[in-house]
Amino acid sequence: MINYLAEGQDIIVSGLSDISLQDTLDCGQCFRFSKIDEELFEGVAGEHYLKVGKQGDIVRFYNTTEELFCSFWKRYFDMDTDYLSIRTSLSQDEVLAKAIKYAPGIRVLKQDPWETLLSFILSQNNNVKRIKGIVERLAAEFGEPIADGFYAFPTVERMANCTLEDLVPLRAGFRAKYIMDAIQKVASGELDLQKVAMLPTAEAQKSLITIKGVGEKVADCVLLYGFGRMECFPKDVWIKRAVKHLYPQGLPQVLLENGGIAQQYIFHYARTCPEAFVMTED
DNA sequence: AGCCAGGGTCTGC
DNA sequence: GCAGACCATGGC
Repeated sequence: MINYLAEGQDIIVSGLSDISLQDTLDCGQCFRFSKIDEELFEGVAGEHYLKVGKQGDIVRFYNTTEELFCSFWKRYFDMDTDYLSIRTSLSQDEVLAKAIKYAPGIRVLKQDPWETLLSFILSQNNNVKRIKGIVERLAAEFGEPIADGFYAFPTVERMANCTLEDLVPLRAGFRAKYIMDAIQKVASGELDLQKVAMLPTAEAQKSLITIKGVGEKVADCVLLYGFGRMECFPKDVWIKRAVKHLYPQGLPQVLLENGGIAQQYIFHYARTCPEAFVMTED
């Protein structure tokens, strides 16, 4: 259970000692936070700017009201989920036990569906650094300024009448036309994200895939990070490599129960600790 | 310089 | 169902 209290302009939270801001905010699930210092980050989620730091056992949300903390950041950082019990369960699997030991402090953020949709459309055949650049230009171009040099993620309404030409400055490449299709489908109501949120996961995935440039992997990322569907297990190149070598027989059942979190541990482990995987063959 | 990046689509079998 | 070409761009 977490506890929080106001201290000056800040909200400080205890009971989150197992979170790592580094491993959570810089692991490719969100693209708008940047590191200021060790366990000190700033960035934007949705329409809110945040500076956040971990100091010993407490996490400090700088210049944040209790109201905003409770209504937004608490959920964003998934503070009501018991990660200890999830880690305990996943650690039954030997490989996961190692991945968890390597980076126990990862959390799966609960982000905005629209922001997640556009962000992961931009992620295809792309790298994290460049995705960040494109998303940042998207926000600066179309989003409302919310702090010095920071912009809210643009709403659907704000982007509804933008053209392919307007997207050129983003330098998104061939993905720009996919962004356009997402805008068109969501703005017109052809795809209603509110309704997607209420669909069973398989049907929600099907409806997301109707957008051009959205395949199974991007849809799973949107479902996991944007719709909180913890059973989704996005399979990108890193995961495919890792799974092939670590689980040649297929993924064990104990992983699939918390597939999204398991996937995040494996992804981070494979990407930042490649020597952890002895990839001897092919 | 050339390879790769949190892929998807289209074509051809 | 699966393999391969292709898609734009920039970081390394």
